[in-house]
Amino acid sequence: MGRAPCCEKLGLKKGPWSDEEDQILISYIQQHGHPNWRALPKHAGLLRCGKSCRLRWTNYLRPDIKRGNFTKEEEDTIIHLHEKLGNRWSLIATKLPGRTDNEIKNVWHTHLKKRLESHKTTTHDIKKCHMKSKCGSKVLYREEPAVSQCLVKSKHKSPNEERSSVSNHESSSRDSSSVVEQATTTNSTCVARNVELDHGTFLDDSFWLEALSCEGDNVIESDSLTNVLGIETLMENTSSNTSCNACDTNMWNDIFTHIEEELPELLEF
DNA sequence: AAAAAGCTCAACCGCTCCTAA
DNA sequence: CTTAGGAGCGGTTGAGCTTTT
Repeated sequence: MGRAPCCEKLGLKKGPWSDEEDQILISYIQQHGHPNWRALPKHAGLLRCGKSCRLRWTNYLRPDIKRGNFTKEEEDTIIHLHEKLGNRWSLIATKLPGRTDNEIKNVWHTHLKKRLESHKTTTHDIKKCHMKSKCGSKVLYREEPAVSQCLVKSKHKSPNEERSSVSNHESSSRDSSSVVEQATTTNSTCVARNVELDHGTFLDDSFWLEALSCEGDNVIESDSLTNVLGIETLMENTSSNTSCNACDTNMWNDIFTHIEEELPELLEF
């Protein structure tokens, strides 16, 4: 079904907004509100499309917008919510008064994502170090490219499938895709990190990802997912001021105890 | 001091959802 | 039920700014 373009391109201005345009938009909305964005620019005398006006207002001109750097608390909130909700920026924005989805998205891509990635590298190194030091010459750590079928399926869902699954069970599908995003590299391979537990259970990242991303009978509640992701946080807290030498057994006991307590169903897998 | 590289963020684009006719 | 159009969302872009070499 073909659609008319959202606005007539001809004669409409694009690019950065001038102060004058801002003032026109602000005063118009203060007087009339914005019942119809499409008609607004015409009524207000702006050579912009309605979409552009809406974006300018919601992302920049709204009086309740909080400007300036994000606080640590806000960043933590974003990270936490992103773990739970995935890239649903507008939903995340509702939990951060005064912040816009666009702003949050930018912060995520410019700061938080990189921070998490570097943190992940750090924890990865720590795990590696721990496995070697704890088990002596026995090599428990193995690194190889691996793509789980389940991940591929999740990643390559059609937009329709993804949308509908989001609306049907708010957090399962999109959550899993966010996990995939965090756990895979940019060329769609993922690094499998295998960990042998004291009682012989063998876990690796592809296991976690399969368990967490597959839909259907074994859908895991988002809270459980957060618990799993909380492991990373625990590791971050534990490792933040430490070097490899400090990878002590207690930390790992805490982590695996946490897993066993919170997610027994996974260990039975 | 100048050029190159990296970073930030406002804005655009294309898509889907929702709803009224 | 179908269609059209408005609203909103998330991904992406690129100009401008900052930092590094």
